Amino acid sequence: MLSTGHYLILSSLSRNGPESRSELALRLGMSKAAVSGLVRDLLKQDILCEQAPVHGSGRPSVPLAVRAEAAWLIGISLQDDPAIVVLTDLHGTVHDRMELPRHADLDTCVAALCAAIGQLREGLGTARGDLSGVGVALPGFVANDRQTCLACTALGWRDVDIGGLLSKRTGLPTWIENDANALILGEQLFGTLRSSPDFSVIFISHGIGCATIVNGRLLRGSAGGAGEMSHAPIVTDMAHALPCRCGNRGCLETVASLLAIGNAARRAGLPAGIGELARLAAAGQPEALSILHHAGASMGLATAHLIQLVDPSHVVVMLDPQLRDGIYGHALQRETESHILRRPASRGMILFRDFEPDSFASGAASLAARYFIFGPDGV
Amino acid sequence: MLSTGHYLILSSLSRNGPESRSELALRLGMSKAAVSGLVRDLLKQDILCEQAPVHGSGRPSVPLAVRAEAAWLIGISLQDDPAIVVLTDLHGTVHDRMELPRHADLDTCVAALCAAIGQLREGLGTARGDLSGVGVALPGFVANDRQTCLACTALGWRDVDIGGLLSKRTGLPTWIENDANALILGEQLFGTLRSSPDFSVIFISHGIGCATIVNGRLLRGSAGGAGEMSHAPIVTDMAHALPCRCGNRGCLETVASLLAIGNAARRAGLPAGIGELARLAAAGQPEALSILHHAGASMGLATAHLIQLVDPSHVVVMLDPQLRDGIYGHALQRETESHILRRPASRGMILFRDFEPDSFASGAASLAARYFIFGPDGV
DNA sequence: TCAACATAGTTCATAATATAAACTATAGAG
DNA sequence: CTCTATAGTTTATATTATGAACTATGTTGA
Repeated sequence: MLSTGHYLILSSLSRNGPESRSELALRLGMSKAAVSGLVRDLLKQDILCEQAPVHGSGRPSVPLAVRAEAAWLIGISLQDDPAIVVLTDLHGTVHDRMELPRHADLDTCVAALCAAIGQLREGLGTARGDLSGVGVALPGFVANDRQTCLACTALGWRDVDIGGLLSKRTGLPTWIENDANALILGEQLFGTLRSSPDFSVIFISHGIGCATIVNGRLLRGSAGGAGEMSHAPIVTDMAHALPCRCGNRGCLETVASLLAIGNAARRAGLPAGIGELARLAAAGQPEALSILHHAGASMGLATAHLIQLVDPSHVVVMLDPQLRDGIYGHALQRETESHILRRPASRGMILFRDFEPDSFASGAASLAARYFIFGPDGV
Repeated sequence: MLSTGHYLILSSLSRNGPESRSELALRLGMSKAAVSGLVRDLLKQDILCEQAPVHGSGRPSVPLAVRAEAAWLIGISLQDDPAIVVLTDLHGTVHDRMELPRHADLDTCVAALCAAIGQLREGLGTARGDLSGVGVALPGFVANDRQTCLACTALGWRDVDIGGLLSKRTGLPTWIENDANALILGEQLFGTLRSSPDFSVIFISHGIGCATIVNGRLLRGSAGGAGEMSHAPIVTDMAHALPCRCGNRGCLETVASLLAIGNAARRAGLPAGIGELARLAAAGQPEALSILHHAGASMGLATAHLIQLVDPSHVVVMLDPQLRDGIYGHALQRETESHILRRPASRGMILFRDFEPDSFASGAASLAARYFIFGPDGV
């Protein structure tokens, strides 16, 4: 059984990378004796490993690292169809994966997922130990217990206890999370921004998702509704504001999402495919340029609001490369930068990143990894 | 000397109001024995007091409360001229106050403040104990150490170590904070929203200030720039966007601040005073109505962005009653509610509150009170 | 080559802090 | 007036961190 002290060591090594016992003691404000004892336990349990000594003056220090193979996690993304199930290690590396149809019927869905988990579990074999937990990312609202999906329009779910069902059938602890939240929590645990306590992630696909880490913790809001950028009021000129499925008009997602861009293209008599539209814009087609510019600039305006209110160190924007490299990405960046207070580090604040196909699934796996690294009371 | 356990008790009682030892043990997840011992220490040191027993079935429980007179704090507001210095107790009640001219010259300013503190200290007498600390609220950026003012345009300060100067001359621990931050931290410690972990405060005077509590902690952002709502890009129609002192155009404060309203009135040939303008609007004067409606609606739009991104449980809006009760307040509320996703609790989410003259000063005093209640490692 | 030095990490006696379980205190209910 | 329910205390004990002395293992420079 691990204590709070053990989890402190694991958290620090995960966040700040390999460090020696002495460095850990300094960073955590603990005595060398305490760190030494805790590390001994973790080494004995094969959770940590020692790396090659670092030579300086005096006795060389031995960096300690969390062993990637100390735990195996399942991550499930229901963000899109097909659903994706991945097997990752504690560093977030995907070792195996499966795709399966995303069933809206709950029982069918759970059965299919459990079958996939069973298959990945067999592939893992017994020599490397058993699975430690399951995480699920889905596009919708999740209750505070991280077990129940309160609402998911894409799947037609309301108050669905998918966490309870999965954990009962697999015997594994299971966590459910909103897709954008899973994405940023994965980024925080596995990604390059993991030492930053304040950053945001935005993804632009059919819809728009956004999540933010503040003071090192996920910003959920009082009712779990934080980060609802896609319904930010961007088009204020009511003559041009389109109605949104939320009931309001002029929401960001009515102009900047892929769905909205496709709709605008169709209205203009252009092909609705993003690829073709991007090519037309690159070739100078005025209508295509106008649609994509308006979409990107709107996205940039919303991003500027985010930056002004929350002041993240970075905003990771996940976006189709065709849009990123064209006028959409250009307008997004330009509009953002022209509407925020000049800060020393404002250049390079926006980090474009490709849509890796397993981003959501490995983010979901990170939910289970967190439990292993931060402990039951952990973040 | 108080330990972490003692501060846990104090924090809980401060946040959740008086509770018995048993209730504390339950809430904090500690044993009754531990709470009993910690409470004994705090009673012996006259930091806590026992209230009248509450009878149920079984032995009556004895609610414990933080003694207001356990510490005396100084709060200084440099938010406006004149500067305000208050003497408060641990509950935030103002027991004495002074006003003095706000000197821009640092040495003069520090000397005047120290003289005022000395006078309030004498008035306190020796029987009630000495002062515990000083807090300062000012309109500007403050370094992370809460000692140095990095920039304050109103006073013309840059990299001014006012915290160090004050603490050296008074011998008291001193904390500096941005005015909006001091306001919300005071609200969190002393106010009615103190049990809410997610809320925002906006104040509208010459400028516009905004601060947010998230996960129970102040949202500072990566560079201390969080809550800069006043430079949110609200007027996107560049034909009508006014230039802002920040260098951009169309910032919120170019339309919604009292200064901006006065300017707009002057351009329209109307009196620039808020009171007269509000009266004209109430009487139906079209230009006055238009100016105030536009200002309030812009404020509401920015508030909607805040709510969509951060999802606070409440937004406290501090505003001149003349504006609050007129079309400005109406437009603000209407525009906010029409641009946020319908949430069960969205009605009553905006709480208007009067501009108490000592709000900023007692918020500043709360900075020092926090140290007493949360301890050196506290929030 | 070897003593001097510097830093990393361990050992062990001790201090601080929490816990569990039994105990006392103080009421209302029947 | 006893029974019962709940609040709070006592005490022996377990857990966890600490400080200081100690060992380990290298570099440095004469």
